[in-house]
Amino acid sequence: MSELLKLENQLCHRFYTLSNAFTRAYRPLLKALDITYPQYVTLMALWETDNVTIAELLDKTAIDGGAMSLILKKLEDKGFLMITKDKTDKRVKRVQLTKAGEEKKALAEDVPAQMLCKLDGMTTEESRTLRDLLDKLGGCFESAERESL
Amino acid sequence: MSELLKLENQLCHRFYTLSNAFTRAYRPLLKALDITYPQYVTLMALWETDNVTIAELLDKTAIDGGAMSLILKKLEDKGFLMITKDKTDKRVKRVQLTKAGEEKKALAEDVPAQMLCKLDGMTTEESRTLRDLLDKLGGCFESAERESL
DNA sequence: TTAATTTATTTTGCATGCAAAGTAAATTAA
DNA sequence: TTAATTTACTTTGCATGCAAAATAAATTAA
Repeated sequence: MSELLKLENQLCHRFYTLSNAFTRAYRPLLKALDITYPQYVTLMALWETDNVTIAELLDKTAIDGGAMSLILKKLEDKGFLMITKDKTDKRVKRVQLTKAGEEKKALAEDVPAQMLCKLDGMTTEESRTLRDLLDKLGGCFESAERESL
Repeated sequence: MSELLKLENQLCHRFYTLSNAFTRAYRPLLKALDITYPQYVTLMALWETDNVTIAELLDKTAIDGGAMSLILKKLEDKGFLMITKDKTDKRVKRVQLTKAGEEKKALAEDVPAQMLCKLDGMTTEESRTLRDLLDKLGGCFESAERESL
């Protein structure tokens, strides 16, 4: 049996599993806010910097463009944000939080802490090391994706 | 601005981003084999241990049950495996690779290496540390999920 | 043994992720 | 200035991920 094809040796499978685990773990917390995980990511981006271009939002969140269209539509329907056309460049659309969208932030404040407590057992040191390695790995992908153009 | 809600501080978002990056990176390699990433995971599991129960496959791959039904159907349509009912317990179904499914393994042999070379820049030591931390994190989720029952 | 419950798997409905095609508007080239 | 091209987004088609409902068969309880 070639070691390289064993499932337990795949880094990718760990990411697949853990990413899904995160989404599942967030689900009940976010359901209370009436949002999904990608919608939460979108709102986090807006809570940091409001009134941005869709392109800027795509950049910051790394969400798929096609998916973002629907996500924004849903968040708009729920009354959390407004989408307006830029006046100088009519191709561009701008996204702004509504009052309700801004207030949602207060309700989301304790989500991160609730998540962290689920990850008890990881020391601060380990989390930091993990974060650094993840960022390094992300860097590898960025260069790899650039090269394959 | 509460630091905890900043996108760049979210471990979850790194996993979201990296998991998607892995899937995207595998896509062109797997397209040549006419399979998707979850289908690849399923086949890897079968290449290790053939003739298993669907429940066992779910356990090993961590793929969603509902999704697995479709995945197996597609792999069966492509002629890579066969699904048969267990004779003693009629609820159970067993999955077995066909000749074509077994031969597919030879074609997949160099996929892992091609992926690894995209991740150049990560030292062996770093990969190992990362793997260990990922496994520890996975352990946290397992206990957290157990507790919320 | 018949009813209640548990188990193994599929189906359903909704929300993405992704590549590729389609649109409309702005920019560049000829 | 008109045509070709590039941009910023949306739409489409396909493949999951997930919770919840539905099935069918096995097991346990009464």
